[in-house]
Amino acid sequence: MGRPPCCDKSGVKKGPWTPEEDILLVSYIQEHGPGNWRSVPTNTGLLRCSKSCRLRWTNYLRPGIKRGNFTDHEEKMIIHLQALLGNRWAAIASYLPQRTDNDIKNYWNTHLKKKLKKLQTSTQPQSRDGFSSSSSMVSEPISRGQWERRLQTDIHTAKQALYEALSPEKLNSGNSGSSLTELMKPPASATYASSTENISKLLEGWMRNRPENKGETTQVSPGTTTDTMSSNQSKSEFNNNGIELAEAFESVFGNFESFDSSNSDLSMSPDEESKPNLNMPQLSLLEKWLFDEVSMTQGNGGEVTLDDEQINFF
DNA sequence: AACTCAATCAACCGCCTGGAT
DNA sequence: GATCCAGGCGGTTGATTGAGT
Repeated sequence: MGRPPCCDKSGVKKGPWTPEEDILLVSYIQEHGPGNWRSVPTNTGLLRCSKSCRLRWTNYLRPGIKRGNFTDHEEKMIIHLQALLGNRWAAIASYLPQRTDNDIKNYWNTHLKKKLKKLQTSTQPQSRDGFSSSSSMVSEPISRGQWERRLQTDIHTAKQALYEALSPEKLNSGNSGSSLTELMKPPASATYASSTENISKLLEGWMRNRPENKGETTQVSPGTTTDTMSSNQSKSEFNNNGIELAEAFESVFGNFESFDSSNSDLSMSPDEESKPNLNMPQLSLLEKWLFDEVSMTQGNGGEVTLDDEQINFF
């Protein structure tokens, strides 16, 4: 037989977490570390499903989480990665360690999808199948085999370009030191959320009125800024390290248009967007973008860099 | 001030995968 | 090898908040 069930559904509390519950959870994780979620409800006395505990921790209580507005840089990375990986939010989130997959997913669904759609409608009329009318996919249908080979080639080229662009040698040369590698590192002091002091601060946070804190770039929980976490850096250090992009989001897509109008196809049908975008023009576009990124990286002192592990991902 | 509608985001649901038995 | 479950993930929902009228 397998393992016993994780939790029976009866008597399991749902809905928003209370400060008391958070404190119980944080205290427990502080002591035992995350993991073995199954035992968390029983050991803490929380009337929550183990899944709910894990989710609460990973999406909310985990130290080093940056909340609030996404920077242009983050936006750009998300768009990059979404084009490359599709809706694999956890994978995308691994490149933005300060952000949770849930946050990124929400941001994509509420902001970026709209932006892309807006941009797409403003730049190019769509054919009925959702592809650009200028796309070779429409004008010159190719066989699946051909298409897959071209896809492989494109992916390989893009990966190669990205690897070259982000290889440590290049990163070190002319890098001002505020590389994404550093940016991506969890805060050095990001041990588990809370000392007793931090827990009390956490509680204090909830006492404040939420609206006052709304809109601040760093917010850990309603009315609780990351100041309450052990990683004060998340507010100051990360924001400072995150190199402000010279170009705004729009200008990024301005680059798209400048590449080749036939490649500025950012269209996504509802079906397409849920999986990696395998439409050829999109990948060529990405490839060009990646190449473009190289020059940007070299030009502005390391805009997008990845560490070895991240590079190996490709 | 009251109401409506849209935007946001925390949390839930259900599926999938890999590991334990 | 088969079965079962925990953990992880992506999609979706619903409560809350803010903007507009």
